[in-house]
Amino acid sequence: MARRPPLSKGEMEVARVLWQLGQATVRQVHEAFPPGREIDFTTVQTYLRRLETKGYVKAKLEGRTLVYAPRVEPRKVIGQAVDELVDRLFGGEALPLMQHLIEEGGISDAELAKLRKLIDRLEHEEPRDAH
Amino acid sequence: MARRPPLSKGEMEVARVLWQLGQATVRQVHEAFPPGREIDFTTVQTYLRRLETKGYVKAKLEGRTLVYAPRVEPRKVIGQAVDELVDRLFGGEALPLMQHLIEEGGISDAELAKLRKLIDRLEHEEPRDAH
DNA sequence: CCTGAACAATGACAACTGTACGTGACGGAT
DNA sequence: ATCCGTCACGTACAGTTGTCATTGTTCAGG
Repeated sequence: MARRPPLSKGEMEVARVLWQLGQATVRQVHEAFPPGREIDFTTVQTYLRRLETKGYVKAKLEGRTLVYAPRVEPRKVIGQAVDELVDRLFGGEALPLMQHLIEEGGISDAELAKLRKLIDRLEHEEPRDAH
Repeated sequence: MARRPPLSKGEMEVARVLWQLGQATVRQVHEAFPPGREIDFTTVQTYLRRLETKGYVKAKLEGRTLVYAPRVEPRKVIGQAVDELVDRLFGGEALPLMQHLIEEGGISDAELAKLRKLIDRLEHEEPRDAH
């Protein structure tokens, strides 16, 4: 895979919206932004353009409008970002981050239950370190 | 508390080392960097200076050397960074991040067990949303 | 006392990031 | 056919970040 420059915060934000939409024009991405988050139309435009030059999305001219579509799996990018955060803030250990999330972050009881299920499932599915 | 400008990646890296050391000179911080991570002495110096002007650390002149010490709780800063990541990558939901960590990140069986204990403990201690 | 090695502090700078302005093209109303 | 509003595009720009070169200062040996 081509070595892509990392995403900045703003770029990540826009990429996330595009992932949700699957494919969209600048306007659609702009409108799909969460209500609280005010951002200029042209700013979104710039981010999308940069995402394209960085190779994260592809743009197709449809009529007279560019339609953007993702080009990389969200999992990949997100995973990368998470890994980096884990490295920088927790010395590469995932568990402390978990602990932080559980203890400090607002995790509801329902979510805790889900979490427990996740763990159960994983323990059954993958008893050994595959890969 | 004073509103502090956010920490950049590099600043965070240096801050982490300083937290571990508790208190240190530039040289000590520089030497305490993980082996793989090559970084210039003066770069560390610059980061520490910026951390000071940003209010995250305090510097005390000891002899003719500045000794830096943390000024804010790691938990605070880390929490902030984590929150931001959760916002930007997971729409503010902590659970998906957990899921990602469990499924993709390298979590060992032992860690899974610890995690389960954490959950148990939390469920018992705090049956209701006590904020 | 003079000199230079060792080390600290500051200044500088290119690249990147976040944000927006000005310019031009299209389509409907006159 | 012309004018006007809407929309998209490229360009621009100031602030931040990552990195280092240069300058200043102290101490040991001659």
